[in-house]
Amino acid sequence: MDDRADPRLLDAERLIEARLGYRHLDFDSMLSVSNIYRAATAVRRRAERGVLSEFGLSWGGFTTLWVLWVWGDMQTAELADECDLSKGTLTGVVKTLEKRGFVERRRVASDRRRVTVSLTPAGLETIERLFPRFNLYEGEMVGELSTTEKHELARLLRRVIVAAGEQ
Amino acid sequence: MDDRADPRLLDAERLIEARLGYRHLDFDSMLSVSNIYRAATAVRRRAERGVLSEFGLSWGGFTTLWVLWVWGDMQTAELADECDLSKGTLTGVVKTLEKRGFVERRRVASDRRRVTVSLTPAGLETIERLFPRFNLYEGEMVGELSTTEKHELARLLRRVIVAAGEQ
DNA sequence: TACGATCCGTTTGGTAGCGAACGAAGTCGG
DNA sequence: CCGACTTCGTTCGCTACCAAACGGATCGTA
Repeated sequence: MDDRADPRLLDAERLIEARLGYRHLDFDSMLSVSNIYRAATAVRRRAERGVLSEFGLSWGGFTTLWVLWVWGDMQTAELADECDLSKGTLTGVVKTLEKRGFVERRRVASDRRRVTVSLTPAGLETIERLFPRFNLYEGEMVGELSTTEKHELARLLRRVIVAAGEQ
Repeated sequence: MDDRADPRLLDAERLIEARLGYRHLDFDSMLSVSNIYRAATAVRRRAERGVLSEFGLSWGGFTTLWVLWVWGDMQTAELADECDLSKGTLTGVVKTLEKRGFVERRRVASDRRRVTVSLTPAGLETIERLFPRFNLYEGEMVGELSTTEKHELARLLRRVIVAAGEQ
């Protein structure tokens, strides 16, 4: 395994193996999972401290804006699903976005239980300006990888998502 | 690219590309990053709803217990670093663990600003019993992947962690 | 057309997470 | 010693996040 890029990370992992090695554990799976989580945290933190803070947005708020931008107006349940949030959490995130003037909610006339969320002009302008910059960050964070490796990474992760998703 | 396992995921990604494709965006990086985040959420959620809830532990609480188990007693700052949490957050997590009787904190005599956190017997017993089961979950979640693929996944993620970590 | 079951989004109560401000404890130059 | 600076962990204010409970709206069925 070639790992010139990050000797310290690997060293720590080797030490853990040495400490637990007498047990019957699945170290390969352990290291895959823990690195998924660490990578996600690093990526999120970097984005929030960088671009997102300039726009006064959390990761969740950004995701919501982004989904509305790509897919258009949406009802709460579908939006929560697409943003990968519980509907309770989404209520809060949308509330914050509303306060910032980025989205608005409207009761659906034909079914008054439902609520449609949509971007305001300010929200649209924001995500149009923000996303290209966010995308640059993304590029930096996986910039070490070749195109093939990016595809491979995404492919492997998709399989994890599916496997972890089914109970 | 071979993706029989998850046609729906890929379809959504293709649709996004179709909608934003006229822009100059780095889709490969975008899909890598968003899949990292989705995978981490899926993994965490699954673990919390499964094993961890049985033991009354959050992901952060589990991580803290695990680090103390592997590395032994630790002072707060180092523990926060190892758990990848801010020191403020760690104070809260440790407080919860203390309430559950899993850890205890002790002021350091030689430097009374510092605090050492250590596992109680109950905490030790818990993590010894919990971790093998947690590890089974990890195995299931990446069980679709071959050993080589797990190594490849971990390797690619390590490079992302490093790249995202440097500001 | 009435009523039980179901389906919505919101609220509630809890933990987690961050950055910044804080106070106590230690350090160091003079 | 002693004051200024630094280094700890904690606290504070805020957002995020979840599951479960809730209450209004709708639907199915007779």
